[in-house]
Amino acid sequence: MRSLPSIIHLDMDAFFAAVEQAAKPSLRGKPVVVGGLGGRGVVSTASYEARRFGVHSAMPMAQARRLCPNAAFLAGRFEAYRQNSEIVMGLLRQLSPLVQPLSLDEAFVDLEAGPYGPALLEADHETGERLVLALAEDLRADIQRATGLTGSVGAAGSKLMAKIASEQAKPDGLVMIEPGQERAVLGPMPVRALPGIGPATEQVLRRAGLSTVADLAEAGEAELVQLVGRAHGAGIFQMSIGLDERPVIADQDAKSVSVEDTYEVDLADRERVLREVEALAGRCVRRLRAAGRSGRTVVLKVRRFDFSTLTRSETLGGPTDDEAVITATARRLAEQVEITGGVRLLGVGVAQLADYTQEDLFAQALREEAAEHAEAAAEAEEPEAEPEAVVVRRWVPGQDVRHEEFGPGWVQGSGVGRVTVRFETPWDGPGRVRTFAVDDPALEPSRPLPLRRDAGVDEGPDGASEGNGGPGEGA
DNA sequence: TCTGGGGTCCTAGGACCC
DNA sequence: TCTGGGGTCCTAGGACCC
Repeated sequence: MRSLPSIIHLDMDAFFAAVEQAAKPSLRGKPVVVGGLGGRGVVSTASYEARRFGVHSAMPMAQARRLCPNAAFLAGRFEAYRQNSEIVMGLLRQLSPLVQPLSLDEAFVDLEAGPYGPALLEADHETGERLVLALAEDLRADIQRATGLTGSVGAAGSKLMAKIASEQAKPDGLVMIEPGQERAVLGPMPVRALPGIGPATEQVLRRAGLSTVADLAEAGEAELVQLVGRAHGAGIFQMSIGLDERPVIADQDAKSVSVEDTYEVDLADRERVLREVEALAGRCVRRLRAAGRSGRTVVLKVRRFDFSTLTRSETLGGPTDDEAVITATARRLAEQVEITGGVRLLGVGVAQLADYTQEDLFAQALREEAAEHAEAAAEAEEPEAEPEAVVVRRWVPGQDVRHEEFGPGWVQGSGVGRVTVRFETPWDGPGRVRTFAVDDPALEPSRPLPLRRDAGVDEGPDGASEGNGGPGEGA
């Protein structure tokens, strides 16, 4: 524990929905819901306007539509979220090299390890705390300037308390919890306020008569271990008395990579299941290789019609990133699972990751063989498309598009052969709506625009860099 | 129109080894 | 020989987080 509140936790406010509102001026001040738009989708993030109607994360989309029918329902645009996340994380790294991202929109920073560390360590109590508050406010202002988005910051002497503080600061605020005040702040809170206590643990604790954090502290470690197990019980007890010595850790390598899909309609047929598993394995391998990693354990995940979920795994002799090996393993696992009644979700993952190392000759040979197989399989699976076959493009609400004549815009909706587009950019006022045929050749998918006109997002060749404030670009 | 997708960590039993 | 004990790996499942 530190006597100085030099650990900060940043949590962006309703991040995905806020990016959408920043990118789409017509949605500012309105309820926006981002998530899966299919029949089995759930809410990823709801804007504060939508939350007033009771919409929240993880809620089935169908329920959100009933609660707030007038909201804008948008599919996620992860490229845009990633771009803005990188801008924010970059600002955090100016404060310290010790930045621990927890997700695209959340991170811990250890200020003592950064350029202000020496000043903080030398300062007296009050000066130190004033410096932390000033740094945090500057950070929030910098984030606003760079992205137009707001974030909330908690500052405290530990990760636990910094996270509790940022929660209290939401939205668009800053809260510092002074070292020494931990137990006073935590005591009256419901046990659910502690990270790591979810619905199941809450129930167990409630049945034992423990509902506040102070109750946990009073119960003592032995009773908590009895109730919820060794590691969890010990951890919960430490937190309940405000103790948390976990360091901020930067640059953690991923420990697994996985890909999964929930199907609109349950899969009933084995051959179809096997084909989907192979496709998922292919996507998983692509991600694995893009990350420059290889793995030893292949995991298959199956969620059945009744939501019961099972995993089957196989550990190989050594790490691999070979598509044929991973696909064959996933397939073998899938052949052994009972699918009677139907399957709603399939997933393929790779764990026990290692950094990619030089292949040995055996793997090399296998890979060459695999390449042949993959080629053959591709030919067998996808017979020549009909020469005149029309590829019907799918337009998804929220999607970035560009029209030859009207410029950049986004898909508001589509149906019965039409697609409705609103033409606006992050830098102007609300734009106009126009409707096109879904196969209008003048309309094409495009990439996210930066939220700030002058903030160049140095991405690929097209789309994103349009209007990036080159010389001579007027207001 | 009930329940996403990508992760992390922990537990528990059996195999296997010393 | 009616039965050890600890460590590690593998597998499966579950809780939790964003």
